[in-house]
Amino acid sequence: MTTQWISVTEARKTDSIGRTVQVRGWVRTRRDSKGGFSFIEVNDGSSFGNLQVIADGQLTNYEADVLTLTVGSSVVVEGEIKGSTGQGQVTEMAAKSLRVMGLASATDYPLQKKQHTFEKLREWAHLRPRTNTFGAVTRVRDRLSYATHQFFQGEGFVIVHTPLITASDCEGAGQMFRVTTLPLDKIPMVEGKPDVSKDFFGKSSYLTVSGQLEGEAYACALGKIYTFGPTFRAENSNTSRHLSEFWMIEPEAAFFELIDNMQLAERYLKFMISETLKHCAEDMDFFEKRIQPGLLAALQLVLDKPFVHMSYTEAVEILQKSGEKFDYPVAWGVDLQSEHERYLTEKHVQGPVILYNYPKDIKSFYMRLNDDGKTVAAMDVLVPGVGEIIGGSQREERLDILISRMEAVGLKPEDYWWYLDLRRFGSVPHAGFGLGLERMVQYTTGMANIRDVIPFPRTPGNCDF
RNA sequence: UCCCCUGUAGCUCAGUCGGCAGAGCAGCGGACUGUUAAUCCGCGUGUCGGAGGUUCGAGCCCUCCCGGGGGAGCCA
Repeated sequence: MTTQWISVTEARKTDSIGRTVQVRGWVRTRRDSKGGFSFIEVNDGSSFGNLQVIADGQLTNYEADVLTLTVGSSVVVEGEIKGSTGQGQVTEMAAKSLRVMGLASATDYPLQKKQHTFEKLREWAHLRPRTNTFGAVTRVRDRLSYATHQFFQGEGFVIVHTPLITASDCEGAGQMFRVTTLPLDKIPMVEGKPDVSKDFFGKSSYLTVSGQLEGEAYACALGKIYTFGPTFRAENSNTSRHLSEFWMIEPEAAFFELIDNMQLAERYLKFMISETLKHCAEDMDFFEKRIQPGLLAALQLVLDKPFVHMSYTEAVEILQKSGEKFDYPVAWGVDLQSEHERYLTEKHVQGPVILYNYPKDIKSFYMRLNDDGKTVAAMDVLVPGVGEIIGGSQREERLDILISRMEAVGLKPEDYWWYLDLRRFGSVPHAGFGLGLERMVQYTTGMANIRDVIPFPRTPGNCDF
């Protein structure tokens, strides 16, 4: 009879005491005891903590394998789970056998039994998931993703897979990556320009910067929908908050007005945080202790308090009366700078704040014009440390106003014929927003750089791995 | 794209006024009756990011290039 293979997580539970089981994973550290036996910490990624394996000197391969076992090596161990007499773990395994699957050369394996800088670990992006920090980040990211589906499914939203390739070159959210099969060394030309009619789709095509417009089409049929997928921005952004390829969640709901949108965003953020605190307690304790002290209390506060709602106009007044010295002056009609947003969320509110009703000239054409004729029904959710985590709006559902807004910003309505059709046939008020998953992971874990919350970050000049 | 900082051993860093390249950790060898980043003793480590220049002499000063980081803008 073969021994049952269980996870390290399970082996660490007191329920497992007395069971003889098998565990498979990677060696995090080995400590040789004076008594002629060794402690081996095995991690299999199922949890933050390791299983301490006691490898007795009586093992037939003790000298040959155990004493030469190196950090990073993969092992299969069998033995009985016992209560641990030492500090620091509840259970441990008394190994009856230990099999080495693959050694990691002690001199060549980059990861050492010490802290590495995150910058150095980015050079080893294929190995960094084996570290405490990246294991924890990955599990939290997983939980946030799962919680996203739980939340929207629970609220009756339907997932919609919007296209990643689009022919619309003006979705309005920045530079796009061109998608082409034209040969770069001999591009067919017509009248001095590339002949895009010879390209794969017979026209120019790009990677999407947002699934919103297509999402609106489905919301105006299914009612409540959400998308969850990768998004691409070819901006030359070099910051700790921007990626060229990132994951975005975009709910869109028919018959939702701005206030419904804001309440949805608040319920969603709170649900994700509470699920993560509940299911990733060990990982979150690590972030609290080693990455950002005070993190858990701050997140708990988010759950306990209703979000502060503040109109753009109110925000400008608060900033002007703050007495704070800003590098950029605050004036109504000008977009808020990072320093302004930081002041509002980190000092004035000390938690998430929803700003809404922005001047129409600094926002996108599709946002619904308010009755004052000066502002649009936009909303941004700002959080301490990260800044804008959600951007959304109620959409303009009135055909004539939408067309005049498009013309005002120089867009050709005929290019958006299908988007305008949604207003021609059975138009309804509707609203939605986009949440950057990586920014949510940053906010939840306290990780300072967005490149450290996605497995293989793509940024300008960096497409390794 | 702009501003600032930075690049020295496998890793983290020090290197004074321009004068023989040096610590900790990791690694390797040894010691040690249950360890928790184990501890103690011993040993070795180099294209000083690259190319020019100044100088009797450059890790250090100058120019250009490359990489990394932080901030700003754009936004999720």
